[in-house]
Amino acid sequence: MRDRIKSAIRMVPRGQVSSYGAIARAAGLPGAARQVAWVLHSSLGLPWHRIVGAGGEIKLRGDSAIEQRLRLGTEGVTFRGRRVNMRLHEFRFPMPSKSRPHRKKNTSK
DNA sequence: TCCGTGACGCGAT
DNA sequence: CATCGCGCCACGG
Repeated sequence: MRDRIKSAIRMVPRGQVSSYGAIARAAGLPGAARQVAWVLHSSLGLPWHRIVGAGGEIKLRGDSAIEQRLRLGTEGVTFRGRRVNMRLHEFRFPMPSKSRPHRKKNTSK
């Protein structure tokens, strides 16, 4: 299970972020946001700074929070006050099955 | 085995 | 926007 969470985390590209809950869902474990945090805390070699709370809020405390903010800034992530500008940096995991015809499809032009 | 804890999330107040 | 409460889930004591 940790592997599923880890790989989901590893999918988040540089310059983009995702949330604990989104990672959990992408890993097929909806509702396991706390476990995502736990994995992040107990595993090394993961792009941990790219994972923030819902709404782009940094959930770390003290120096760790500063470091995350710094690392993200290094990757070009912008903030809106205390949180990440999700509008611009939230990573969208590819849909498991079909893509969603938003409103107009006609891919076969 | 029960209980408290926590890098969570979300609706209600 | 700040808080609170409750649901969630794996760990450690």
